Amino acid sequence: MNSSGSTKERILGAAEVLFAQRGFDGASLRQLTAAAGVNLAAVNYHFGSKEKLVEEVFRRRLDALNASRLKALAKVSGAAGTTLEDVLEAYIRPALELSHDDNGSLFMRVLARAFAEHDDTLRQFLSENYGHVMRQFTAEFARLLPQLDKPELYWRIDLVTGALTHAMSGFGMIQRKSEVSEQVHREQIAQHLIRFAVAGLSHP
Amino acid sequence: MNSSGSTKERILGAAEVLFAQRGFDGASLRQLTAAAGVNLAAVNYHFGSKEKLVEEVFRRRLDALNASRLKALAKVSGAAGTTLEDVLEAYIRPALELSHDDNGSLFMRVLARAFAEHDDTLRQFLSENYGHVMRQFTAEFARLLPQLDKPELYWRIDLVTGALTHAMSGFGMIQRKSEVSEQVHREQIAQHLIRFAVAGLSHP
DNA sequence: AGGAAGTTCAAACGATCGTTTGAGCATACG
DNA sequence: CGTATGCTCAAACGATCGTTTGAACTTCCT
Repeated sequence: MNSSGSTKERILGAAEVLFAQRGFDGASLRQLTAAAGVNLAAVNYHFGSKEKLVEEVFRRRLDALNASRLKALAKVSGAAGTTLEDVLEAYIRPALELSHDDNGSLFMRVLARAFAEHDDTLRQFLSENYGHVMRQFTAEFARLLPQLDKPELYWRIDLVTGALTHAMSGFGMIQRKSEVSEQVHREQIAQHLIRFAVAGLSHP
Repeated sequence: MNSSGSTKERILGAAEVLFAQRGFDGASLRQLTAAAGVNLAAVNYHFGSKEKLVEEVFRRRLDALNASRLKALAKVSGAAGTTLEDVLEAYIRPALELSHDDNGSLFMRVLARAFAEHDDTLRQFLSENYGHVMRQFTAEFARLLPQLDKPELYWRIDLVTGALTHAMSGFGMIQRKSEVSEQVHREQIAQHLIRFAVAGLSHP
């Protein structure tokens, strides 16, 4: 299980896998360091504590994910011809691409777990560091759905993001039929999610 | 925190609260028995183990919830004039009523947690004991949405149930405006969820 | 009243947890 | 060459976990 990468990277990789499988409490530092092929004390040496390691696991993936989402959103935001589909693509596609990397699909499970756990510390960390992304998407949704008042819009966004988070956390388990390529498969999933989200956001 | 009810009931009540707040691993039997006002050994005496206690927490609420759902479904199932709204009401309303009982809203959080945790033991327990409910609802959805092939239908049901579970797990936190009654408030939420679910299931 | 069955209690069990320690190893710089 | 500096290691720390034990206490039946 060891093999490649620096000690920090091997710890982060193993942490992602074990956090997804057994949760933050359920995965012990002894299982984690054994899987990573590093010494037990390495976690506290490199990260300071288990909690800091959890935050670093989030930071590593979410920095890339949110940068990708915001970049895609910037391309369509505010323009005249922009559709709901465009904005939802900017939200969904980066997560889908992440899900098809090495352990990226496992990270979506970790994210869904953090969503379901109403742990205040973790929620505050996520809100402080990445809340601005959701705020930008919400602003764009508001522009494209002017017929909805704010409470109604927030309701729908909450329901849609809940459904998408849940769906993406299961991507590791979906097995595509062997006759369709990886790319086609991903495209089909994206279309499912986008059409569903459009319906949920824009129904009369 | 003790006061009323038998020892078993006090343990189940405290377990529901603490499992929702800190998760199954995070809530210790010592916190739990202290909150219930019973002796530490009482859990193992009455339930056999912590894991059996977890199952009993689910069983107590899900037995009632699913019975209520199936009863409501039976009233509209198979009939000629039945609409998607009718079936979704049968699914959503019992959970909503549960959410407005004493600790019922906390149980929906526990359920959402179990959903997000991909723990095999717990998933198998839920599937074996309550899978038939989901199967009956799926059959009725299939009857009302004949234009959808099976994979498409399963996709949409999965997305809708994910959104509903997520939404219902947050009911404890929604504060209704003081000028609307409890009943009106519940009705508004039900309408939100049903309209959203109809859109997600039946979009072209 | 007296014994049987059911329940509660304080105390302890071994296991495992996150964290800390201090010695040992490596690499690089003067 | 010597000595810093950064990192790894085995070992131990105290705390907390789920579970077990055996005695004490209740409740109820004959």
